[in-house]
Amino acid sequence: MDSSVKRRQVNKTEKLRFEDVKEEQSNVVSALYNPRKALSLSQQRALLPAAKRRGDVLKALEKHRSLVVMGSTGSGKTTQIPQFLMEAGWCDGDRAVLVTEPRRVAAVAAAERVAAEVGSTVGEEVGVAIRFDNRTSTKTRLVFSTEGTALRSMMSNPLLSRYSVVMVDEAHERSVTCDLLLGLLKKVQQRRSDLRIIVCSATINADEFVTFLGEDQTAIVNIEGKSYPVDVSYLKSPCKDYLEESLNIVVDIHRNSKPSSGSILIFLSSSEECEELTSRVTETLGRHVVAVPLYASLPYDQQIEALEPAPPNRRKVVAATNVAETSLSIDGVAFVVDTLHAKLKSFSSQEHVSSLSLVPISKASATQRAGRAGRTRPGQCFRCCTVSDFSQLSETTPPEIQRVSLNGAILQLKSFGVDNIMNFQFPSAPPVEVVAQALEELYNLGAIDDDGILTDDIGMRMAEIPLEPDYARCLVASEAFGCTEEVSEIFGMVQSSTLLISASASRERRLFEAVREPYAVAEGDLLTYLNMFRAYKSNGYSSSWCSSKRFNGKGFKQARRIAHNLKKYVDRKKSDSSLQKERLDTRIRRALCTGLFHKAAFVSPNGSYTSLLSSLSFNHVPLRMHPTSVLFDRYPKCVVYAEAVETANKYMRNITVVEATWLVDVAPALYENKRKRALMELEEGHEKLSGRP
DNA sequence: GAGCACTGC
Repeated sequence: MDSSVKRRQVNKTEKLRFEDVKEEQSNVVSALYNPRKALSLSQQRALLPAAKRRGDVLKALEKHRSLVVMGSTGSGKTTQIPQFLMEAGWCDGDRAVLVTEPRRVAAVAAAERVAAEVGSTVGEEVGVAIRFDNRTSTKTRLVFSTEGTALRSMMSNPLLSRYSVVMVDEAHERSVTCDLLLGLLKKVQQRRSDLRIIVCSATINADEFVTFLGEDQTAIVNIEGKSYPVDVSYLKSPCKDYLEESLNIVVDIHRNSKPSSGSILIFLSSSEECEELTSRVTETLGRHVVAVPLYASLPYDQQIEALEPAPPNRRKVVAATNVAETSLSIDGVAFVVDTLHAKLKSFSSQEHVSSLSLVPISKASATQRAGRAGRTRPGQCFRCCTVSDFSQLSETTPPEIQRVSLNGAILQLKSFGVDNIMNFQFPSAPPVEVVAQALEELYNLGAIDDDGILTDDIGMRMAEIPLEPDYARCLVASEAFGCTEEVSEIFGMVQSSTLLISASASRERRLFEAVREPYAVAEGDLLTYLNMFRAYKSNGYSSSWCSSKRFNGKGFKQARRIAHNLKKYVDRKKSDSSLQKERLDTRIRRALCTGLFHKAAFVSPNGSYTSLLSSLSFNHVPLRMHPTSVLFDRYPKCVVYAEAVETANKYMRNITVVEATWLVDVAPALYENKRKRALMELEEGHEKLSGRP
């Protein structure tokens, strides 16, 4: 055995068991590529671990208002529990059962599977309701939906009156939407004692849901899968470079076991690391292995390649990001190498700056990652840290609601009539200062009044629009300025922006700029997007035109669909004739100013930018134009930006040139008084700047 | 002159 293997201490005290998911599709891709034929559907159903718990689930719901189901994906709970409920009469009369999933593919896959099992097709007894794909009818009794669509459907049906049971699947992932949904469901249950709530969660998080739903009225059912053991080993001494260490481990595994013993999956934190490790593994082990990267922004055909089984007599090595932890599963993995790191989003509410930082993962995540080795056979997991370092990791990842901007979440709660946010029972309370900041910004946007109540003309409408509050405010403002069409198209493009340029071109900076250059305008990135969309439109929305310009047809198609959807929320006839004297591009930029004024910045003599809201604080950090902006190197005096990100510096992205006076027009309370002096100082600064070469 | 985990309405 290689010396570096001996260096590692194999710790057999920690044996994990994970379910066999052969019987169930946990994602669409494997469903498409591994159609199963051998067993009949009813035979397969009977073999699922969930079948053994049928009686327990139904009994629990007779006696309790809520149920927490423990067990990870693959036990059959997603597809079987809804059918148990239907068979037991929970869908009799006009009643129905709602099941929510965090991701679209999961909702569609579950609906298709269940429809097949009941001998029907999606849209009849079993339906799916996700954005841009609603296949439900009056006959539908089981509705599979994303969390986002379920929440939105509560806007028109706040008591969910049709549903006897709501099942929140994969609740341990704890998205903001999931937390809002759970909080609202608990409120609905206070009004509707007949409503049953089922929360499905990984074992480690089950307790917190029981506490949240009320211990005295919540039952617990554990659905264990058929499982294979996973041996977990740790390093004897800490490693300095986890990339280097993971390469060594891969080499050890490869040299000490046959290729047929299974594929190796390495968890890394970024696409860049995945690419690097892939090429280093190939360099080191040559033709004996097929090493491939796997991350979400990888082109579709390369993702499929990563998920396919290994060719005969060669070992497959997949270097993946978090996408392989929950969204995609790879068949035939027997070894997991975990670097125990990930990029996590954090947000500074004061500065509107979000950043992605490299952090150690939680024990819960590490358990989930290890489980990827034991899906179809006994597996091994190698963690790139010592046992004692591992014990220092936090138990679970903080829920998203404690890490992100809450403007959107609070706007939605207000639209559900939750006027006192501080009294709302969140599964996990968000930071008070982030809530306060969100309330202040919603007030400044005109979405809530002095009493914190949603305004009819602005706030109510913003809540209906499927965009972040800032963007939704721009869209509402576009009516008066007579540019609803243009602003809808701009935000369709912004939402799809990462998909717009073909993958090969977007990796090369010069090519990226060349592709966009013919459409670039001096008014900034958002108007450049509009210009691109118009060209697409005047060429008949043609995908071959997209490819001829090295644009990504899929991205433009999505932009078109979102733009089309957004237009339904605005009324182009509402334009204010007194505002129509100005040029169209000016009116568009004024509409954008109306929603984005919190994110305005003024140029400083040294060429950096100062955010107007932080300009009075002593420790403000200057902002820079992101090098991908069409305005890079052009130093316009005053801009608004759609987003700020922090990496090596703080950068503004998706920038629009505006006039400072427009800011005072749209947000007098904010800019006229207390910021006026700062504005003037900045103005003077600019006078000096304009003398520069 | 950058370097971006992942979802979703």
